[in-house]
Amino acid sequence: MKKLKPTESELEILQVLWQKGSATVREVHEVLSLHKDSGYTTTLKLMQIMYEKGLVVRNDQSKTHIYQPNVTKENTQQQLVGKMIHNLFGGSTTALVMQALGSNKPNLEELDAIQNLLNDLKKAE
Amino acid sequence: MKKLKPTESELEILQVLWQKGSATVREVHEVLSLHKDSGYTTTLKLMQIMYEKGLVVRNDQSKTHIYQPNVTKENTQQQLVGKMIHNLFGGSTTALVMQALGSNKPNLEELDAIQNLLNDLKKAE
DNA sequence: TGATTGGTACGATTTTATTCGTAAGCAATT
DNA sequence: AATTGCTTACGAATAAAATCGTACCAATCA
Repeated sequence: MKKLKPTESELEILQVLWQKGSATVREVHEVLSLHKDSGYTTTLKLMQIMYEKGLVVRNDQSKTHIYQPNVTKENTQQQLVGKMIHNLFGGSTTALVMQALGSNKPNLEELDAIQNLLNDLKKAE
Repeated sequence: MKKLKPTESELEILQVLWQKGSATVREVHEVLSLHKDSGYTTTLKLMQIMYEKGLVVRNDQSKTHIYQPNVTKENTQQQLVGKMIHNLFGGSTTALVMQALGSNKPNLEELDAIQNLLNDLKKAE
């Protein structure tokens, strides 16, 4: 039941589950279909593998199983972002942040939200 | 000669090349050996593949070829950060930035640097 | 009842990435 | 000249991820 690092496809599925809270294979597949064109059984198989890995749990009382994430979005994000900072940005969070902001500018509202966070961090210094 | 997305191993090699500017297979391999234990020919093969993909260029005038990166660190970072934003943050740059700042707090100086960038972005709005 | 529908299971295949073994060339050393 | 050492080239094995075909079961429908 050890939780391994999710692959790229598994992340796509987790995102749907995080957003919906819980979902059937069909529901997940519907969402993925919007921007991918693999078949239903592919999604099914992936979710079965994720179940074996412990990335999701499922309720199989009824014929149609209902899946839920078994890792939190926050933990997963933290884990992968941390790795990227270390691997690609020489350990500098700032470098990553500036890269992200520089190449994909958020709107005013979001900029404000980030500034507020920065101010809080400064106060806590 | 189209440049495909670097794989994880290729990224490790690119990092060495970015840092050194140019290097032989042996030099790259020495660095990788510090935290990996695959053989020399593995590194060689990877670099040959990277050459075919156009990720690196090489000078083969002398028997020992000299490799250089053919993609910039900045572009690559941008590409991979973008992918992460898509895969893990539902497309929100802000979400990534706040995650990064929240779980790995930069020092005062860096906070200032980020704030300056934010101010610039706001002005450009 | 028999056909259709919608679901799971799962082996097999395909694709992609990684690893290595081995051959062959060249140059320096013995 | 033979041996050693370092190099590239490259086919092939292995591993990991993604995809699909098909079997099979339940429930519903005509």
